[in-house]
Amino acid sequence: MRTPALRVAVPSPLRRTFDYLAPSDPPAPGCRVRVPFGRRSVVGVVLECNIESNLPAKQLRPLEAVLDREPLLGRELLALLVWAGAYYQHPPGEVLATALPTTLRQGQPATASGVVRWELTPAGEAVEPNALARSPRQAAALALLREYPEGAVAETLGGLGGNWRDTVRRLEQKGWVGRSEGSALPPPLPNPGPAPTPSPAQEQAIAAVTARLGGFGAFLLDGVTGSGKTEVYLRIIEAALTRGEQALVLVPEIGLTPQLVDRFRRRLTVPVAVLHSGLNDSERLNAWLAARDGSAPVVIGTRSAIFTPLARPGVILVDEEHDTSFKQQDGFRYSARDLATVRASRADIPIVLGSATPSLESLHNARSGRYVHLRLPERTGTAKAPPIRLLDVRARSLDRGLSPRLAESMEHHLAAGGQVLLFLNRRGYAPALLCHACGWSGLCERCDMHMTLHAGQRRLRCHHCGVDRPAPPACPECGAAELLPVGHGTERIEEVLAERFPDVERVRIDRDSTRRKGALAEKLESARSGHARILVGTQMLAKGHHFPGVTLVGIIDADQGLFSADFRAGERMAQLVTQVAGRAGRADRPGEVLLQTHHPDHPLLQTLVTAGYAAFAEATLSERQAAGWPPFSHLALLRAEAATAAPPSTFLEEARATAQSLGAKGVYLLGPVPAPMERRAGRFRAQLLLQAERRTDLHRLLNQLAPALENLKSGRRVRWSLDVDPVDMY
DNA sequence: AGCACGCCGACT
DNA sequence: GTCGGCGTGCTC
Repeated sequence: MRTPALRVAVPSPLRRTFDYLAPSDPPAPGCRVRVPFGRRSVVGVVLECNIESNLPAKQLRPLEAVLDREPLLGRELLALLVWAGAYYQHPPGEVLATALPTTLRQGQPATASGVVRWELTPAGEAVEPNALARSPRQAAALALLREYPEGAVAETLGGLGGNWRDTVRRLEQKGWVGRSEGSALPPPLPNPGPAPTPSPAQEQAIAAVTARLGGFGAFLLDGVTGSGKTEVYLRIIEAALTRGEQALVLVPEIGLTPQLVDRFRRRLTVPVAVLHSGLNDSERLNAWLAARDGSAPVVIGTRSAIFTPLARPGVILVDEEHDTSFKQQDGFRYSARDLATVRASRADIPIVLGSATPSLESLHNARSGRYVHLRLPERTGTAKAPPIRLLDVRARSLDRGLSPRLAESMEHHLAAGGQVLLFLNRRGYAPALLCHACGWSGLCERCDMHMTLHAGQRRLRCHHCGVDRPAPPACPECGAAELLPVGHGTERIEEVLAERFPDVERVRIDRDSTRRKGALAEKLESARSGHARILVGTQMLAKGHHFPGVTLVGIIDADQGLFSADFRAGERMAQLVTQVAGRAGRADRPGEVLLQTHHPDHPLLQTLVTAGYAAFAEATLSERQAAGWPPFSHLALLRAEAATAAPPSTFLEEARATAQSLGAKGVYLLGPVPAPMERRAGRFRAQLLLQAERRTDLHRLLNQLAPALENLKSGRRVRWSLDVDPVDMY
């Protein structure tokens, strides 16, 4: 008779699980346990119980404590996490840790806490309105509480102003108000009225998905900006809610704005749990628990929300599915979008991937029949998407990046009362500072890159490592006084606008100008209200927000996307250009989009502007197929970095040899080569690319290679990581 | 990752 | 003479 054991995922970077002696009443999979680990005590999650360990019984140690009576994570979610750890070759303990809110990771009890609600007691409800005629503040508090039968939180009562806590305390002493502590979902907002009537295309999309509720189905909702994707989401969610099921909505980091959440709260009239990076530990725990126990019928969150437990999963929606923020770029490098389809399939529920500019991966899946392709071809109302016109700026005299044609066009639109949006995906004043006399060029001492000049604060900053120092008044090498800013950023564009349009109100929206808390909201409001007539910005401006008064969009420079080492650069450029272009025009005012370029004949650019994103995607997919890039092959990237150049390449050479000795059938090993930016933040980086036509070949190798790499002694001299399905190649 | 053990340089 | 540098090994 063997000793019964438990298999536990322990927080450690080791790619394996650990077995412990099972107590007589063993905890179920998904429960947390406190276990001895080496000389420490840690919180782990039970993956399996009633197993027979391969280890001799005397090597098994007993648990220190069982922390949950009921599993924190259900079987389905637990299985998904284990699967994800294996797929992305990441240690199971760390995978489980990313799925849990911090307090639970630390072993705290899984109970909502920290949020107090005040509500009327039956005695309080019975109070005559004029009983408090001589205490207006108490009367006001009582009246407010009457409007919140499910209890008001501090934030709500704060609207009373002053010493509202004293006022409420007096009411408590009279026995008219009681308090409770618990989950803190804000109540739904008042519904503003009837919902818009869906267009026939919207109707079709809604019907296609809702018909599949209760079973798996993958849908690509491909709809241009303004075609009403959100309305389709809302109707699908309503249908799931009617069935008593929950909806999980994933949005890109930048897309989770208060306006979006407001819109959901107003339309759905049920509590909406929101999960994003701005929450504190107890807020996050509360939202997580509300999703788990089903008291939040709708859960909306960024990347990591894909791991939220759901009591009654009904449908998953991924908005702006092409957005790269769904892929985690360090540690556990998972794709929330891809895991969403896996989760939906395992939970037997539909998934909807929505975008105006779908990723080539998703378009490929739609083409091959794995996804149902739903199209919303037109804008709602009568607004037509404006065409993009190329402005050939070769041999033109540009005034700090601005061509005379674009400036002229701006004048027209401003004179006609329109707003102008200028897009440039580069912040700062100039991406380099050059000494005309000796050639000094402000290289970052820790990266193989130029430092960006920020003229406003007179500083040089490296956008890759964050180094920040005063801009030298003269050349530090030769002392020449004349230093030349090279290239243009948003700051510089703003400068030329100040000269050319001195009387026109401007707003700049990029990471620098919105660092202060509340600054982004302020600037967006100024843009939306029409107070600012010229909007200058980076992709912050391109994503999500709509500015109805914009009639001209000027794209200052998108040429970098045409000639990059990264095979995905073209796709990114097209998505960004299309998204920005979508900001222009509305029903009563036709918009105009001008794109400055030095390569007006570039075939992909031509396809994009003459035939649109769909045609661009088709052409790019053909190129990918010819070159054997994803989605026609599958990649894994082994990265290594160290303080000197040699150890990474030594490690990767050994890794390559190890892979070859394992057979590597069907897998090409490309490299090792230095990373496109070899030195970053003072560290030398190199990489080995693994490419396979068939996923199974790639994973057969990875499953053997990853554990083997842990035993390579050269691996101790570097920091290495394995990125399955990488989206960024540098 | 932690944490401990172990064997060689500059210090109160 | 020790404090401490980080190489190496281990975690059920």
